[in-house]
Amino acid sequence: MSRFGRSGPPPIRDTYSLLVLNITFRTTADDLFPLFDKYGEVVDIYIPRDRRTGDSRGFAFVRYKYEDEAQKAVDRLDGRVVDGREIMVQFAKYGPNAERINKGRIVEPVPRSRGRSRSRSPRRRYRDDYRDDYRDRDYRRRSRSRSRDRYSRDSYRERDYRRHSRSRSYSPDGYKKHGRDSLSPARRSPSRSRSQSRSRSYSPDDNKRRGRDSSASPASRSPSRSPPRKTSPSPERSPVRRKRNDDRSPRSRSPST
DNA sequence: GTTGAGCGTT
Repeated sequence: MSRFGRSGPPPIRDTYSLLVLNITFRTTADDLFPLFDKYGEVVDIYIPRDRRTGDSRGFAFVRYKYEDEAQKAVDRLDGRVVDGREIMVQFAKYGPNAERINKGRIVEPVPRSRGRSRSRSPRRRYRDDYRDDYRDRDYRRRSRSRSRDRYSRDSYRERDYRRHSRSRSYSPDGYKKHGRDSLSPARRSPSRSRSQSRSRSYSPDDNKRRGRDSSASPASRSPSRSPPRKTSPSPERSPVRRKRNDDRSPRSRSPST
């Protein structure tokens, strides 16, 4: 959404987009508007936000009406301390539709034949990512924060184990049959996998171990072919049922009712 | 609850 609250983004064909990086996650377009507006005519300001929490991603786009003003803003506001952090202002390289931009102005349409120019960005656009199945996978774009493990790692350990599970599921020798099952990793009781994972370790030997066991005792290890339901040590511990039961009627557990 | 290289629409 634009800071001006229009129906949509204003035409950028006559505007010059500036990329503002290193801004605080609390900085909003309203905070940047007076700063950039002082150096030129700001057409629009847009700050990408997280689709989950809606928090700022740490950067913003400022559109100027004229290049000279945009350039001046870059020279003036680049390195400026905003909200306690030094922001970085520079001309946008890509447009909202992945257009190639020069000095904030579109110079070429979407490059389809050659993506080498954009190869400088190993990351893929999260837009194309979440619309596929961003729900199944965790938000990688925020997962980059490696400094987050300093305050709590156990809480996010589950995400790690999921990654391992996925990695294992995607193993070329992991599933020789149709990969359709891979689409439903939840049916194999992720909770159970976690219990095992916690009991043992995240050692990469897991896949090798499975392969070895599979050769030794395919019947006792086949998770899909022969689910050890009968051999289940505690069938009543089913986390799904228990969880659902607890979720549906947490109060029903009360003896008196 | 947090975080910090980069590129965009709720």
